[in-house]
Amino acid sequence: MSEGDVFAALANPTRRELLRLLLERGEQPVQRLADHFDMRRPSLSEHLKVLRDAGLVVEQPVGRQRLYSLRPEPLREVADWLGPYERFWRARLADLRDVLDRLPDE
Amino acid sequence: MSEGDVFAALANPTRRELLRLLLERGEQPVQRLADHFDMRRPSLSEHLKVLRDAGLVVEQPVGRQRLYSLRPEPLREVADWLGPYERFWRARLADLRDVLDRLPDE
DNA sequence: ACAATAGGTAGGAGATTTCCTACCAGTCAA
DNA sequence: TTGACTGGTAGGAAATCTCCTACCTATTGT
Repeated sequence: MSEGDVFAALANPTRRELLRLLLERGEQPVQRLADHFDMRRPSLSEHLKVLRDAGLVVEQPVGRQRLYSLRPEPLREVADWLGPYERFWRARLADLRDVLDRLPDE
Repeated sequence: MSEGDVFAALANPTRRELLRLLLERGEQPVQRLADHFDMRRPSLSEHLKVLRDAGLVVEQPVGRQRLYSLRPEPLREVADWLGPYERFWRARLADLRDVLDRLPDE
């Protein structure tokens, strides 16, 4: 299902904004999404295609509209990738806290 | 500090692999990192520059070598961005579980 | 049937990415 | 000091990205 590259899909700010709109407002037709960008509709269509290929959105035709909605599952790949780094930076923060604790009072 | 775009830095598989190597093996000189890629060293240098600009690695000159090490803090931006979507997909999983619970036994 | 609307595809221009081969500067060892 | 080693920069080729205008299909309302 998730054919395209999720990381690459997230690299573009317009695409991240599209995901944010879908998260906040739920299912939206293309025109409604396009209203919030200073960009022609065909460009938006291409961004939506990238998101579709990455499995991050799904479309559902309703009359002459296509309702796009969020499909967050592929983001789990990103979260999983992030996990070990998160553990690493928490360990660093803990170390920092230890150092600060050992400082003489001021 | 984090001048460059973290999301864009993570879009490239070679750069993600570099971060993984630094996470697993700690501080490494460039040549040691380059040994693990089928790529010329100057290209690696450029990838390291992108990671440096994103604040994801720091270099420390030691003799004629430069030791690179991981600086995971900018990844927090990614983790923070991911948060609301993670909540969303957990809610979806919970919904799915509810539906399955209501199914007649088989 | 015809016009208007929604949204995709085609094709292209310009910017950016990603790789390469030189080449350069700094450090170390003989 | 000379030669080898580490790693960066310069410049360029090819691929990819991101935007555009023009155009097409499908659906809806009159």
